[in-house]
Amino acid sequence: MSGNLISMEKVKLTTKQKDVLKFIYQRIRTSKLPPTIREIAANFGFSSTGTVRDHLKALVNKGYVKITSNKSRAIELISEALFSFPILGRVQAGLPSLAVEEIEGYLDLDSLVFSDNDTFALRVKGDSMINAGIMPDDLVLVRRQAMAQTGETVVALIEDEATVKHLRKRNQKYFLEPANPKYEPIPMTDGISIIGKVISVVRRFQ
Amino acid sequence: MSGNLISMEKVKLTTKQKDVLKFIYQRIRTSKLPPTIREIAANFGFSSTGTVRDHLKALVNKGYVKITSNKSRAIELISEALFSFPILGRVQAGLPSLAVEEIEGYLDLDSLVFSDNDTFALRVKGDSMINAGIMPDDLVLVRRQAMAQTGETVVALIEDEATVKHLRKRNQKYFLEPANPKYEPIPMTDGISIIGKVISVVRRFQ
DNA sequence: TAAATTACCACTCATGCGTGTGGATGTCAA
DNA sequence: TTGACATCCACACGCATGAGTGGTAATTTA
Repeated sequence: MSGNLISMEKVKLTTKQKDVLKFIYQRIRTSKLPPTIREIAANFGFSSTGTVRDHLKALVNKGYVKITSNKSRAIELISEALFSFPILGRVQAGLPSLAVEEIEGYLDLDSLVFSDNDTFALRVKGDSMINAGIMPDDLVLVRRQAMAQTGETVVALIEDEATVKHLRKRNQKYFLEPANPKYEPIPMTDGISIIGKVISVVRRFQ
Repeated sequence: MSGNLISMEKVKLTTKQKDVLKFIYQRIRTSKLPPTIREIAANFGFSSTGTVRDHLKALVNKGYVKITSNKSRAIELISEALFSFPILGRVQAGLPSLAVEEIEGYLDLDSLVFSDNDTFALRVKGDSMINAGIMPDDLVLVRRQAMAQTGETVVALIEDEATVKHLRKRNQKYFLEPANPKYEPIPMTDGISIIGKVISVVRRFQ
């Protein structure tokens, strides 16, 4: 994206320009589709597309929107992404709105979705990984793969039962290590296979 | 939006259809503008717009996208279909593919994403909630609200610092209770305010 | 006061773009 | 083997749409 909103001096908008910007903003928020020039005209009762273009030109010049030539609906707002959550590093008292300086990044849930098409969720049973913050009934997102590296959290098949464990190596031997002193590490034998690697843990309340 | 974590079975997509859906998805994510039929054709090297229409028709029939007639770029993703993973209750040996019988439901991330626009993620600092499975550097999704119920996991502001704690009531008094014996419960005083409720914990690896 | 900006209008043009028709080939379940 | 899909093609129609030209009038700015 082009702009730091922070360093850019804010150019004042007229009331009418603000109205147009607000309309575009709302259209993107609600229908997720920017309006065409004629749709803007219809909304404000303009009988000429030229009128809209004048307003858009002003919004572009003042740095509020970006427009790609010869593409329909190609009005882009200069603002943060729609489908992600701002990650707040610090939260200040009062906290009226999400001040830009506080945002340290964005949580992208959707990059998980298409990471690849062999991903599934597994509901965790038992407390064997409790010290790794993986609680009973948590959902772990698992990328299906037969190999894993030591230190990674994996899903292994032990007697037709799927379990989440850490993969460790000790004295040239591989172990499935629980994160709970109550349980013992399980040596990797022929009957045990790794079916995937845990890429995310998701817990939801209610 | 749905709200159920557990939903009905989805209709399977072919590899090609998945590719097309993925492209549409990525275009919306990156350029914030759904592609036109011809843009899709160009991306896949199709020389006919009819080919794209066939794929889109399949995606519509299978409930993955919604299309508005006679409007440019009017391809809408049906989020429930997108942001979900099958939840496997049992994993069988051999595990060739995701057999339907094994799937106990779907993990629905969409209700998080589209829940409302007053939700943010907060990176957890410290180990005060470690026994609740909330580890340092985890991301908690927070719905901004000033009230909470006892027993809920909340984000509170203590001296301009955001902390995640359990809200408890003991002897008619409210406490912010850590999930770690190393730390003491903090009595709710005037200087402390609740800014939100934790609705989800997300941890990602690598 | 002159020049620029704002806020509209009418009209035209070329291309963007969704849609329709018709056809080809192959796969797979009934 | 018939029919439903899936996956491509060519070609054409017609409205959608962005952009251009050339105005008028009020307001603001230099």
